[in-house]
Amino acid sequence: MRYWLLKSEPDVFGFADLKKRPHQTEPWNGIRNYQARNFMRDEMQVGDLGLFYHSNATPPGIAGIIRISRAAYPDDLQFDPQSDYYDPKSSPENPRWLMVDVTLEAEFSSFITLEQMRADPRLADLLILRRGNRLSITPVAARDFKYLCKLGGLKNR
DNA sequence: GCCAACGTTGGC
DNA sequence: GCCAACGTTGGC
Repeated sequence: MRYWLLKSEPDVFGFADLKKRPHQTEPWNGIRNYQARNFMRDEMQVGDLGLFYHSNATPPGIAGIIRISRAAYPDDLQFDPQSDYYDPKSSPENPRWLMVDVTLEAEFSSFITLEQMRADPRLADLLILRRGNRLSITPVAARDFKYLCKLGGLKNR
């Protein structure tokens, strides 16, 4: 079992939107970066847990945790010419982009801000805090995940 | 809106 | 396969 951090812009799709979805489940689509795609394809498994990070937000930070509920499969937006995520070089026979399904696992009672994380020396290894990191899906060490859950107000994670 | 830091593209 | 130009990300 692995742990991840997944970024989303709450103006587009935030934790509050996930709460309202049927079965609190949603395809994590629109990933158009090879490294992030490869994480989904090669390393993500059903049951893995992820931190739901709000980027381009006020404030940016982590709202809660999600569970990977379906393994990687083709992102349908890549075939839709009307979509911002359309990729004319991809085809259903040979899809280039993948998505996973995520399901709400728990909401943090205390939102963890980016500022709070930057100020915490225990989180020095968190990839999201490294200079220039823009990857929308990053692996998280188990101890960091558990520590963040504690900061977020969840017990026994 | 700025801009640093990346990733991608495409000519050669 | 190099690398300049361009596009994107995302905090501030």
